[in-house]
Amino acid sequence: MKAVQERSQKTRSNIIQAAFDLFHEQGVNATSVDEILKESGAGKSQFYHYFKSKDDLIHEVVKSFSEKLRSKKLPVKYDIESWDDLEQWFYFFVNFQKSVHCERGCPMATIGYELTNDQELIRQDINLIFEFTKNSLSRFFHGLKAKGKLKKSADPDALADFCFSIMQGGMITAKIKKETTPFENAVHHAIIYLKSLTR
Amino acid sequence: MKAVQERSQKTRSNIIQAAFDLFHEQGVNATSVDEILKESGAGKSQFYHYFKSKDDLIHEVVKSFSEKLRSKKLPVKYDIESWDDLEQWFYFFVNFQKSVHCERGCPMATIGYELTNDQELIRQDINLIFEFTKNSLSRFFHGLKAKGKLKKSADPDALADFCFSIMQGGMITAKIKKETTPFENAVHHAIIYLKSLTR
Amino acid sequence: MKAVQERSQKTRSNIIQAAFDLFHEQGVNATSVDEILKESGAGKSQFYHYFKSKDDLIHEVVKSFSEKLRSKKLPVKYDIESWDDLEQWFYFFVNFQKSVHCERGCPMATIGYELTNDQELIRQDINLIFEFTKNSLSRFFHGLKAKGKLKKSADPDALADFCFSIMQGGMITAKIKKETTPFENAVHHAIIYLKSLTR
Amino acid sequence: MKAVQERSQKTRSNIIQAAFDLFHEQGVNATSVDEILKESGAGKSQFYHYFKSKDDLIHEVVKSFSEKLRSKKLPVKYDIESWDDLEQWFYFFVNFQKSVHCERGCPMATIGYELTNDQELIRQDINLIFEFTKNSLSRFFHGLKAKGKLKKSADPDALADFCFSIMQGGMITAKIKKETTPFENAVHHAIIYLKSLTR
DNA sequence: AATGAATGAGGATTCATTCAT
DNA sequence: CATGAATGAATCCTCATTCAT
Repeated sequence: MKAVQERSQKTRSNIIQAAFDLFHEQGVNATSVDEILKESGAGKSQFYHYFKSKDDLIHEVVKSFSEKLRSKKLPVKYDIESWDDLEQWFYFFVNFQKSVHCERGCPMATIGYELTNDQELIRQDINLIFEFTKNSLSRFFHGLKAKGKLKKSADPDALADFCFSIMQGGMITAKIKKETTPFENAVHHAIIYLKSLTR
Repeated sequence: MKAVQERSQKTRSNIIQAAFDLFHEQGVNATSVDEILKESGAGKSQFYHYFKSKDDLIHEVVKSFSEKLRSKKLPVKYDIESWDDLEQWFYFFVNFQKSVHCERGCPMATIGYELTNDQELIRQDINLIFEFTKNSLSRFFHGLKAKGKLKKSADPDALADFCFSIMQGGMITAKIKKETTPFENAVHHAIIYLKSLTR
Repeated sequence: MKAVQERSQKTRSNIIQAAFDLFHEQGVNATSVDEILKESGAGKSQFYHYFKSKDDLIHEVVKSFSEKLRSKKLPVKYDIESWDDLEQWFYFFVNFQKSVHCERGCPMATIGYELTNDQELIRQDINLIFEFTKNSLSRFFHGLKAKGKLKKSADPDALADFCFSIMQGGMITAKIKKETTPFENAVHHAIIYLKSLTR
Repeated sequence: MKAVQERSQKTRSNIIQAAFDLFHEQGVNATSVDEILKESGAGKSQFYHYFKSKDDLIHEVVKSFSEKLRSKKLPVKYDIESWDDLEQWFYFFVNFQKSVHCERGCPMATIGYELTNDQELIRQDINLIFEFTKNSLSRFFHGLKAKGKLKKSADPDALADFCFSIMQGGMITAKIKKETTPFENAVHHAIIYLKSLTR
């Protein structure tokens, strides 16, 4: 009983994992259900046993990513508590691009850029992930401000938006240019600026 | 004779225009050749008269966009000569998102995010456009530097990368969040920072 | 033990009931085993415990209908003993169509019209039901004749066939026309005729 | 040009013809698009070149049947002008059943019985055919009445409904019973009745 | 240059049925 | 007796592309 459930859950999560990777690699629409199934080793119709549709799978892929993020199972910095942590946060993305030879982008942006109007649910899923990520940045700036270490005029949330944009912009730029220098340049100046807001 | 050529060129450019719009709206893979043909009013095999393949069309779409950009037929700021121009450059993108209710992204990033490894040529096309855009920013900062209005430590090219990242990151963020506030926040701080580099 | 059997018999009859309703509503081929199972609340392989195949289920559905008919559990007139009873028999079908807004037909004809050559067994099941129904009509006319109330030339069985055809034809006509007037017209004249045969 | 059109029209009508036959034989849902294509000799995607969907094909099959009926290309009696004609009309259906060993039914009822609520268009198509058929009967009775050969109390339209029901009911009965006797019995009495209305 | 019919591989999805537990 | 995961063929449909005229 338990063994069955474990095995079956494995099939399901294998499909999600394979889908995530393929989506990240080549985009959602370029990835066929068959390809996902082949990659995950699952049989043809297992797919529709576990997922209502390909769109439902996308939804579950994003949800699973969200859960991993929230349960801190991803190698990103979540609890940004120092300037070093913030730099590490930025460089996690830079280094990711280096590690994949700039052949990918942000997995959520990859999915997000292919969204059409009838995929509102998935857009909201991704939105929550963006929000979660932004919040971990916000918290840092709010913390600084609470400690009086930030200029009064600086809005912590706006600074988080600023960081997030730099990161997202850096990711797509690296993917297109096949090099991380522009990304690093942007991050470099972002950090200089942010530090200039301290007092 | 000439009239025929003109008409045919019109067919060709109609296809390119329709393809550009549809790619921008719903992505490349979600757009079928048939859909483009229906939208452009062209007949089925007109397509393969003018284009070798769908990939060739994508290539031509990007090239045509590039040419429009270079011949200044797009409503973006090309010759950034003042801080006002730079702000206008940023706000062009913010306002674009507002005008489309945040339902799109950067057309080139939209295409770029769907690229697979066998579409190297198209990647380079987009790269050139990114480069061209970055250069119009670089020129401004180089100009400032030449006039001694920029801190010595500031690298004009890196500043251009910084601006470009903010823009690209803002575009995808707006698309996902369906609002431009985060984008505007990022731009706001970017400008504050850049101005702080003057002397 | 007994409770278990009762429960399981309930599962079985739930499946049959759900199948009957869905077949009646949307036809046999348009109804999937999964849909029946969902509707009846039974688990996936309960089905193959109780039925050899979908065809076997159809067979059992028809058999169960037959049993209900024979054990007089359906609201039709079985024992037609008077002209009033005969009219009631006809109007039962007219009123059924009214009650379902003419969205169905005779459940057996619905199944029967979808039969292919390899479903001979089911055809015979339905045949028996048609026969049974016809017989309850025949008996009435035979009775009349025995009592000398019917013209000598009138063949009771042929009159039953006549009634049955009117009913079946009225059912499909109502379903297609979404109104019962033609059915009622046919019934009206049928009754006039039949009564004209008395003496 | 013309040859192409002719060939292509042939492909299209081949598909419609094959579909009609298969639908008639085994029902709509039991007939796959692939089967139709195989039977008609058309290639896989020709189907979707000519028809929007399987439902669209059904629609066209019924429409084509309607056109054949209206242009009198079917061996049914259209212009019923005498009692002999009416008998011929009835016996056309009886004989059809004999010719196919009672293995089919009315092609339109076959399609009609499988209809679901989202196929309203097709239901209306069939309705028009039923109406057309009924009208050719109505005209006969109206004609009789005009000539004063029909009892005043007899409503020509209702008599047409009566005939139509007998025919439809006879068709399904023959299909289920695999013999035409009950159908013939019903027709026999119908004709006796109708003739009794003359004066 | 233009038309649109034809091709056939591949897309997502559903089906009846079986199997392991 | 019950559960639901697994199977794989088949379903409807779309795609990019080519061909005949």
